[in-house]
Amino acid sequence: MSVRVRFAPSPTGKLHIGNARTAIMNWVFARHENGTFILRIEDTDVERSSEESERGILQDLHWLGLNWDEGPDVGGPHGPYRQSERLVIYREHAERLLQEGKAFYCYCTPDELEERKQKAIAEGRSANYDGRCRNLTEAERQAFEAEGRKPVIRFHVPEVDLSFDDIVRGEVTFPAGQIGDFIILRADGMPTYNFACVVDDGLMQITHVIRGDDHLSNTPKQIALYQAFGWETPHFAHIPMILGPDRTRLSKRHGATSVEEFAKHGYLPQALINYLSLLSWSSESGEEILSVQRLIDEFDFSRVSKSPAIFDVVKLNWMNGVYIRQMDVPHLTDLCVPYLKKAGYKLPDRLVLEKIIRVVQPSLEKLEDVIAKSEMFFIDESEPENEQAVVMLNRESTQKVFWSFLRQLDTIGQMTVEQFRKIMKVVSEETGVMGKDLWMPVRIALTGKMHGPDLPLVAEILGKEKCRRLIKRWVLE
RNA sequence: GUCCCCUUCGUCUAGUGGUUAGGACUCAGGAUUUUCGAUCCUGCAACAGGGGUUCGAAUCCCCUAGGGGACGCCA
Repeated sequence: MSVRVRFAPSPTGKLHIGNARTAIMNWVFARHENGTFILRIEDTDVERSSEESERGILQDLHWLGLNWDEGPDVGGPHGPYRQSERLVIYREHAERLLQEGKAFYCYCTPDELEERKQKAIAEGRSANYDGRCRNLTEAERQAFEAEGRKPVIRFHVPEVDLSFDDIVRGEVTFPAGQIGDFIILRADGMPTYNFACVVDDGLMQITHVIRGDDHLSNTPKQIALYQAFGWETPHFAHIPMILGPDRTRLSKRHGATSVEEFAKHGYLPQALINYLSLLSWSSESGEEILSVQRLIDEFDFSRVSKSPAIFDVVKLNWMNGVYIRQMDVPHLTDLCVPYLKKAGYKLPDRLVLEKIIRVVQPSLEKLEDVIAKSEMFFIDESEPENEQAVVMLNRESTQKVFWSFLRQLDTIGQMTVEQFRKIMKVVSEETGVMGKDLWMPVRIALTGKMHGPDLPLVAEILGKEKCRRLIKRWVLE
């Protein structure tokens, strides 16, 4: 049977890095197996779901380069792919369990439930649902209805051990009686996660459920449901979660956590996919820079680890830099333009622009870094970045160097890398100043910075007249 | 509290009874260079603890500790 997997986000916010990793694993596995990758929107939480979130998630998925074979926007033979459009299906399936005596109406209010739960915990008993409404008589039901109570439908969980063979965890067993009768249909008729998930996965003929291991303890509930329906259970693969540096679930307070934010800062989708893939998975080759195609070719569940991984933005930065350095200049230029425009820089013609990008390319970790790294080419004059730079400019030898430099400038035509080197050589001979004492003042005058790209390259881009102006500025009359 | 899961350098990981416990990021040092970066080289740094099993355990078993997750009319 051909592999069918799904990514089922709930549209209650941005696409989170952890969810993105789950999506990537599903997608990579599907492509590796020549299977089908399905996108399903789990919007049963009316309060928190929004169309805007759904659009954002689809956009982020596209940005990552993931494509799906079936989904809300592309359709497919098992639709609809939005849970809010499948309510009759859930209703029908809940009715069926009701008729077969595998589910029951429960009239307990949230307050009553909470109170009994607290009491149970205080007395050292299980915090699970206590089965209060499991065997209501018709009269009792009528009484509750008369009170105006709206019932939920609960699934009667059989008292048996539930175990399954998780692809990454191995055999996992939950002892009988550990799972309370859980709600499958809320009072407002909306299905709950565990129910909708099973109905959909069953009907959509999902063969492998690949998801974060925070769902591990949901799995026995879902298996009980599969068994109640008489459906074959899919294979489960619970992948470890991604944690923040403090070893807790990655959240906003750990900094950027949404794909959108990473995109905004100028991370490359290939780099993000590559990095995320390496969290809890490794290539047999031991290599770390892996193209999407290699990820697909080499993916194997046996190489997925069981322990959670901490998200390390420093390593992501390094990897993103590797991808930036590998990129050809025209392409990188295209990607940098929006950032430069946003910074308000007046862009020169394409040829010069590509020269600038080529020069700063090795120093970029993220695309947004281009703003700071290329500033010197876009502003009229850069102020010395610190006191030490000012001191350098005011040295006695510096004046000699600058005078000599300006004289030599008149002897050349256009400023080029070669001409600049030649000038510096002559200046050195003329003044006797060399090394750092020679180069640093010139660098500071031209760029304001004590560090930066190879100076001849900078000078060529700046051009003869701008070099003259910038040097002249520091010459004492 | 109950149940489930996890535990190798600071971080990501390799490792499936016999290895000087390997690699990557970070960091430090060196080479190169006018500087930073990039690049190359070198180095620092780990089997959570305790019991077993075994000639031999990072690898198998048990216990403890720590961490995570579930116990929602969230997903």
